[in-house]
Amino acid sequence: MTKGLTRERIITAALELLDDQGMDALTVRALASRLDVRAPALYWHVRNKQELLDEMATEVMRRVSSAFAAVSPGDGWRDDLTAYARVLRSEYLRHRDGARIFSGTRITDPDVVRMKEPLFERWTGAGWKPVDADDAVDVVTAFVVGFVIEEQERRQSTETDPTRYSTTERDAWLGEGASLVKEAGHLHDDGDQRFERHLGIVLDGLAARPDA
Amino acid sequence: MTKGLTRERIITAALELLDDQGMDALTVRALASRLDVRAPALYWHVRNKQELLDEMATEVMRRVSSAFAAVSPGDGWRDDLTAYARVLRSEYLRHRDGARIFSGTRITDPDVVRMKEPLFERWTGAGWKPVDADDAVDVVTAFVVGFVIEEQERRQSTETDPTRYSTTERDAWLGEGASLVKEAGHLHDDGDQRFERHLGIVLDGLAARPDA
DNA sequence: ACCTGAACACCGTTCAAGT
DNA sequence: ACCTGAACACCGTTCAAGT
Repeated sequence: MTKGLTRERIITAALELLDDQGMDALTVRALASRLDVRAPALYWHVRNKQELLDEMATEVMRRVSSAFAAVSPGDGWRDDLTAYARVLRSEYLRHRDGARIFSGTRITDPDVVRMKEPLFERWTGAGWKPVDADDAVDVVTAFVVGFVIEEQERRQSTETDPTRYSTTERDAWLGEGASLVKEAGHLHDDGDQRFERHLGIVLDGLAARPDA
Repeated sequence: MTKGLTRERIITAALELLDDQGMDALTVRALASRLDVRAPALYWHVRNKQELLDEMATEVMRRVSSAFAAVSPGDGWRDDLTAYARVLRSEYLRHRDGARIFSGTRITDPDVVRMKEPLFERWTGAGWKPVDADDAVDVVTAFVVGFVIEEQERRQSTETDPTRYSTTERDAWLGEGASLVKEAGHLHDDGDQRFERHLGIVLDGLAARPDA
């Protein structure tokens, strides 16, 4: 029973392969070989490679969904959105190029979309209009997606070309002048601190709305 | 003279091909054929396909840079960032999957990065710290990237599968319950209005900082 | 200096054939 | 029902050879 292929086993293996080797190495043949079958076998379980990618994205969002459900509810919309943003970022970070690959893809599982319902209930209960609740989730999502895309590209570049983000190399590359851009570059931090600070800015924007 | 290939002609043609046919059809051979040469000819001007993609992204950002430079300076940081966000979105929207493809790529042209200098000058002149100026640009950039990725995916899905975002189909797909998610879906607007509203939220967050 | 023809290793996908 | 072997059209890239 545990020997046969299943959609789930394929998707899990595909995510592992992506993380190990990167997007370019995620070929149908390599995936099949990792699962000890020949390439055409996968086409019994999955229509084509695009469907596989859609399913991978859905799986990632399912994990966001359940990781978020496991967080104990906070004290209001700000806690809720902070938890959501952190979970979304950390699931994206789990996979190489996760944000770029898995954002803005069609979700094939209704449960993932229904995850918003309890949030909407609490926020409208606290006086938010439904449009505002919807906007809030989408603004935070957009921010996290953009933030992590940039974050992952930076990490990757640092690995493949360590000189790229060294401040002295960068200053030379920028040439004469642009002193404020250089100064900003020197101050530029990375990682969790920066994420929390930027997320705070976005949430402050939501807090500024009339019904917040 | 105008007959020979150049890097610029190649990159321009590549952007056109992307818009006409999409990312999957952007092959070295198809690009060569559009330029009336054979595929290996391109390798005299460009190291490989990745370099071509990097140059395409840089070209898009150059256009952002010069379109932004053409906007008459506003009355303060809020005007500046609004103009920047609009320009960035509209250049992404010009190209199929523009936001997903061209965000978070390594910029190969220092001039594009130096574009921030005049902005930083004005904002620090008005009392902002350099870190805050840097954060402001990056938060707005992240938001625009995430917003447009979602926006472009939605448009594309609407074209290929018009039932996908019809509210009645969506409600059926969501199943029982989830009434607030459905209601939010019905209210969900698209396009410029939505962008301006969400951008406003982000800018309000920046306005909430001590030195704003 | 710039381009072509031919070739290489590798893709995603199909399909008749096996069990 | 589920998987394989063989095949097809097509990929990015290299390189000797042409001008």
